[in-house]
Amino acid sequence: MARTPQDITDAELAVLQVLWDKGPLPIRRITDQLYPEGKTAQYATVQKLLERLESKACVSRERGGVNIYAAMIDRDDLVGRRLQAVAEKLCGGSWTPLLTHLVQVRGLSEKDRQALRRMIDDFDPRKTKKERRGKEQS
Amino acid sequence: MARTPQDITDAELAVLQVLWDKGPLPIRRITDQLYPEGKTAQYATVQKLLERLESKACVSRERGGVNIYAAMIDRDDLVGRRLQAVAEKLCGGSWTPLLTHLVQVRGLSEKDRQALRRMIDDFDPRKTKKERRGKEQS
DNA sequence: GAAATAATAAGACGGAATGACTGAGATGTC
DNA sequence: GACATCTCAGTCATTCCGTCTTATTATTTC
Repeated sequence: MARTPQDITDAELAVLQVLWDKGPLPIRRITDQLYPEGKTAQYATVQKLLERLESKACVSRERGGVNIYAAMIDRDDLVGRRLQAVAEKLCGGSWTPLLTHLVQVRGLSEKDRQALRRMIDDFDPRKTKKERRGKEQS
Repeated sequence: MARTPQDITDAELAVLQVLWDKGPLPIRRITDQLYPEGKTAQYATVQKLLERLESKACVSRERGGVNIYAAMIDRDDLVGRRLQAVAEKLCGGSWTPLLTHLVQVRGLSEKDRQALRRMIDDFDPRKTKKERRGKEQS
C-alpha cells in the first residue's frame, strides 16, 4: 500500500502563508518572517522549501540579482485540493457528503445562512446570466 | 517546525473501510479482504494496523478466543476531522471558506440545491423545534 | 493427547518523507 | 580587492509507516 506524500507540507505551507500575506519577496525577507533571528542555516532551510515548492509549481521565481519568489496558488486553490482529497478518499469522489457535514454538524451562522442562500441562487445554472444580473440590481 | 503526523494513514484507512463495509470482524477476515492471497506476513501487517488504530481509539477489540475488531468512528467522523484540519490550517479555523468553495467552485447538482435549501431551513436556530415540525408536516 | 494448524504478541526493518544544515562558489557593493 | 550576501548543490537526522520475522500461546483434528 504505497503511501501518498503530503501535497504541501507544514513547513512549505508556512512559506506560502508569508507570500500570501506579503506578496512576492526574496528569500531573505521570507526568512525574516519565519525565523526572526535566522542566520545562514535557516536561510538555507527556506531556500530548500522554496525549491520544493517551485518543483510543485506552487511558487514562481523571478531570477535576477536577487531572486524574487511569488505564490502561484492561492489559499482557495489549496483548500480545493485538500477538499478533493477528502472527497476522493472518503466519499468515493462525491462532494455532497462534505457539504452535508458542514451544514449539519458544524452549523451555520446567520451570515452564513444568508450568504449561502444567495450563492445557491446565483450559481443555479438554470438561471441565465441576464436573470442573475437583474437579481443583483433589485 | 514540528511536522504533524497523519491522523489516520492510507493503510489504516483501508482497514477501517473493511470494517465499515462488513461490520465487526476478526483479523483473518479483514486480511482476506485486503490481501486475498495473504499469508502470515500480511496477517501481521493487518494486526499492526489494528493495533495502531486501537491506540487511536478508532477501533475496539472484543477479546476472546478470537479477537473481534469493530470500528469506533464512522466515515462522517473522519470527514469531520479532515475538514477541521483544513479549516484550521488554511482558514484560521473558520468553516465558511470551505462551504463557499464547495458551492462556488465545485458547483451543485439540482438535488444538492434542493437538499441544501431544506437543510438551511431545518438547522436554522431561530426556528423552534415546534416550527420545524410544523414545516415538515406541510 | 500429540501433531498440525491458526491466532496473539512483541519487536525489528527499510525506504521514503521532511525539516534542517554545511560548504563551495558566484555576485554584488563600497 | 575585501567584505557581505546570495545561490547552488549536496548531506543529515529523525520520524513515519507499511511491512515482515520470530516466538509463544491457543485451537483444532485425528
